Amino acid sequence: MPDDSATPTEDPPRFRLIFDALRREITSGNLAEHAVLPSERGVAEEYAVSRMTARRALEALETEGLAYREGRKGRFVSPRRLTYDISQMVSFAADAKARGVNLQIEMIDAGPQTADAKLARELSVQIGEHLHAYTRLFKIGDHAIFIETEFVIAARFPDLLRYDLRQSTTLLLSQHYNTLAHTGDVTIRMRGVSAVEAKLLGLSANTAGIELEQVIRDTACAPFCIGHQIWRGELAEFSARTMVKPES
Amino acid sequence: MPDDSATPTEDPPRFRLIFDALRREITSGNLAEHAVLPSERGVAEEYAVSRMTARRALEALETEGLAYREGRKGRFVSPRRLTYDISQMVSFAADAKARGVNLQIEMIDAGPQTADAKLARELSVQIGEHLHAYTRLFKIGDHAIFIETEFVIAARFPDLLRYDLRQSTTLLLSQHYNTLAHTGDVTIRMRGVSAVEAKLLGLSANTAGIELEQVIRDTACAPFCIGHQIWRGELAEFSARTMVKPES
DNA sequence: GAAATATGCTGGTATATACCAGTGGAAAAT
DNA sequence: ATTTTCCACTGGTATATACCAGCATATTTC
Repeated sequence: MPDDSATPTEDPPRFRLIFDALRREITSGNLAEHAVLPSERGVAEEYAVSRMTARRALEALETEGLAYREGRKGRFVSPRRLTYDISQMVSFAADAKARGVNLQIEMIDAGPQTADAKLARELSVQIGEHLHAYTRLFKIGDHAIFIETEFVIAARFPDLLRYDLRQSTTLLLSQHYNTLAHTGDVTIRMRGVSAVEAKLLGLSANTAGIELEQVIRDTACAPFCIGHQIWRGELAEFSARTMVKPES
Repeated sequence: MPDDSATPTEDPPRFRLIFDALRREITSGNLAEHAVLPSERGVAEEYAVSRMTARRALEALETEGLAYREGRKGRFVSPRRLTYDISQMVSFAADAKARGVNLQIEMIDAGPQTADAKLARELSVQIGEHLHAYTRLFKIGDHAIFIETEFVIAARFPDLLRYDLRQSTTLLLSQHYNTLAHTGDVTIRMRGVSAVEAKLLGLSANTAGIELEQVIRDTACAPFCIGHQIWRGELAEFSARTMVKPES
């Protein structure tokens, strides 16, 4: 059988071709931020493929960070990334305000809590110590960015929960309790979002996001606040300026 | 129709139940690191679902970081995360060695390159300046962790490529060229891996990973090296110790 | 014993179909 | 004019099927 020129195997899979076409639409600017993308059925018909193949192409756009999906409303073009400078130790809220971004903070939950083993260790307090805990959702123009949960030592910040927490808490703690953030330990990792988080962020379950955990210390290097944020993966970008220890 | 108690809608989807079961197997320790997970067809048969549903459950494990997939060999239990302390400014290679980890570095590519607009800006050199570029794959016991590509100014480090680069370059530059890393700018974000990267990391295309970009400066704050790493998302964890600027 | 071959596993791509469940707007009833 | 109802649309879940391509291991052939 000397015939081996036939069926050139058309290497790139179909969903890949569709993905490329849609990506061009987005990166070229034909489709603006938050613009509606064609639906699964729409793509399937347009490119004459099955719905599953169309979905694969659209899902590829999501893992690429180019598109996001909102429940059963449809898919949309992702806005550009936000950068959070973690070495500045300025709260995201204060930074966003300074840059003129239309940041909204939504209270999800707030109340007393007692320290479990992990919290006690990180805050250098006894297990059972009273804490204030609050969860907030950060949005830019109705588009969810990340969820933040913070734990602060209650004894140090009496009546903290009486304040309106829809603002920079770094500022709040410095203005009303004379506590300044001085050093912090930050940890960043990628993980899947939980069902609750997905709901708040407007994501489907089993989506990957970026988690940022931080311990904030005062000028005496005593930890007074620990927090963790879970970001929509396609929006997160963290920058830091590091330096070798001067004493070494 | 007063009957609304029937068909309790069995809320959790089937793939979710299978996912939970498999997750328990992993987190309980029944399945060790790098242990083989049941195949798509195996799961489908065991739980009496279609192969697509079985796959959804297995894919959920992947986005959760609990499993990884290696080409057409099968799926395996992910090893535990590695933590890279970006504020230490110590190379990953040196850190791994200090911790007794069996790190292997594989040369992928090395050669001369000229600075394009972006590289020139970041390295504070003219466009067209000669650079050394090299790409290396970092593994732990045959398991790929991340790919790193670095660009250094050729004039400052003559004959750098003659050395064996399968070691800490931070060390190499300090020992042979008297150049010490002093400060650095780091940026971290999540993004989809390219086809080439996926191949090197042993991942499927359209997987999300974590990218780390850094500019390294010497004691005179002059940049001499820029690099970017792309990590397998489920393995990456970055920690940093930050501090408010002492002068403010 | 070494090299070539065959077989059976794995995931990868793709189609076709079905029904469910939120969402939002248009049409109908008030 | 307002409310309600309905329907068309979205993605979400699920099944069944088919063939392809890489991989490992037996089995055969040399």
